[in-house]
Amino acid sequence: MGREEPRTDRAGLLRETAAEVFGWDTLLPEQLTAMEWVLDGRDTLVVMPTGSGKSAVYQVPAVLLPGPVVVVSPLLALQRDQIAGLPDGDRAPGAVAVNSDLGAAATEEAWAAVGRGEARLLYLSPEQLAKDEVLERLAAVRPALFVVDEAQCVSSWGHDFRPDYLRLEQAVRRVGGPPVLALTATAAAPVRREIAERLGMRRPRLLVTGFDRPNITLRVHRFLNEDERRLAVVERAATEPKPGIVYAGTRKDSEHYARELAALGLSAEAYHAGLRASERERIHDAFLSGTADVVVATSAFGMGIDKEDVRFVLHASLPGSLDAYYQEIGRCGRDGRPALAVLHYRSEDTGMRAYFAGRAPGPEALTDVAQAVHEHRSDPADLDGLREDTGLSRNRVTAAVNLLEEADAVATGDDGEVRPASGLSPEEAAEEAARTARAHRRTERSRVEMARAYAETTGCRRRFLLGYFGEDHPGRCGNCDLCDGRQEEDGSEERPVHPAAADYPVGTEVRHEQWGEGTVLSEDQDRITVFFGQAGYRTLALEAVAGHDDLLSVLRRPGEDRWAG
DNA sequence: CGACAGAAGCGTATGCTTCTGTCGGTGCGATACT
Repeated sequence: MGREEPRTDRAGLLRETAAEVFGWDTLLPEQLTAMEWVLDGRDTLVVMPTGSGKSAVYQVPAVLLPGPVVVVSPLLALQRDQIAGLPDGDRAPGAVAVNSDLGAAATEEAWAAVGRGEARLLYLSPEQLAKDEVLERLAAVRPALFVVDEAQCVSSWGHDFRPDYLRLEQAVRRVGGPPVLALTATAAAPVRREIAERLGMRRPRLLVTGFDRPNITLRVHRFLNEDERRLAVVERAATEPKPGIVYAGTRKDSEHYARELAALGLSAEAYHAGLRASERERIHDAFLSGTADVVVATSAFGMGIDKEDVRFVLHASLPGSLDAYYQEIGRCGRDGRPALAVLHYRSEDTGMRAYFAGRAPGPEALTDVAQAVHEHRSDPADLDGLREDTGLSRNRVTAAVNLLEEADAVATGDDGEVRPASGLSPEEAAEEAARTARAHRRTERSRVEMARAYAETTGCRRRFLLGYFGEDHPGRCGNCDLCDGRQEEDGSEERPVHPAAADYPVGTEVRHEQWGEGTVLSEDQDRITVFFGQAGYRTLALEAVAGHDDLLSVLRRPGEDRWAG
């Protein structure tokens, strides 16, 4: 460690910065590796559980990088929490969030702080990055890193709910193309791939830590009758150790269950997006402080809940995907002590989920937007212009343009203006985009089917769930309802393992006669689940495909491509 | 797709069935009001 030696020991520098600026005496090897990639300017996707220090992966480099760090975060409350959690001190990276809460003067001051280098972290929603003014200001300060936190939102919200998530690639390009760092706690292989593609990541490096949470007991109860399900959920929530979370499928149900539990003398609260902001904040705080025993919530509750001692997460209906399910049950047992995740399920639940999965812009909206783009071909309009022309909402226009772009029918320039990109007529362009939308809908619905398949598996639940996330779990876990009482391999009621199972290990790339290329995601006794880019998740019986190369052929064994596994 | 509410039909008072329509989850930002 001679004084004249150039500073090449980046690990040492990162450790020292983490300790001196943030007070973190140790960095996990994964954190360090990801930070080094970031300093090298490599696009990086990090999949690490909540509470394992994902934010550190950009916060520490923010002190060392030559320009400001943009952090895209989905909730303003999360942005506030992040900023409040940063250290003080001379070398600490200042941080600001620019959003609709700020007045004009405060906005100017925030940008000035970024320009002066005082604020090295700039938190923005994806909607902010859809504004020309914001992109121009950002380009001028030359960001050194573009971070997308909670990156699963790209895949789960970008297609309909918050379509600006699918326009981040353009934002990256328009602010000078800095390296991209995407962070998420939960993403199966197809979701990882979609995140990387949609963000335009260039030869990204991938860092995935283990998914298994062995202290969480997994159970599923199937009901034929709605009343019996309600009784079971209430009884379970009432008797299990607290605190806990119950996820309901609708706002109305969340209030129903909260009332029932309150009637039993529990401190239970309903939580959903229909409540006033102050009420939501009160319940959130009550849960974190331990005043509330049980929160009965819709999917609105959870992001940013960092509570160690949650003892159970119950689901009172089928979740929309296993990605969502794993994220939700991952909120219990973070202290490592025993915790419980029970899914209460009826086959009718898939109906509402399938309904939610099919809400992309329809053919009329696509035609209107394609028509408007066509009419403006000599004087192209931006998204606002198209909104005025079509009378559609901003989100609908954005979602329609996203689909038209994906179908290569239109393209957005660096000035934000949308132009025709092919010789297709507006009607043909709309038809192409509608085809793309149908493919998304198929994929979404197949994700619902995967949730149902989890509920109906006869093998080990954990093995199924981990397989979905690309992690092999040899043998039985001994901590799920299907392992109870048969840990000694008696295998009494499960389907027998098909001898060909070993020919299709998780991660195998295959081609199906009808559905095209796909990746084996999991193996469940006598069947395998494959994710097909065109057709979504499909479960295939080994009896039907094994040895039939014309139907299903193996393209590549796992191990060569970590994105697959 | 399915749950649920309310109306209609039945045929003369009440309550049952059938039909029809509506609703169902996630948040940002901008705007209109107190």
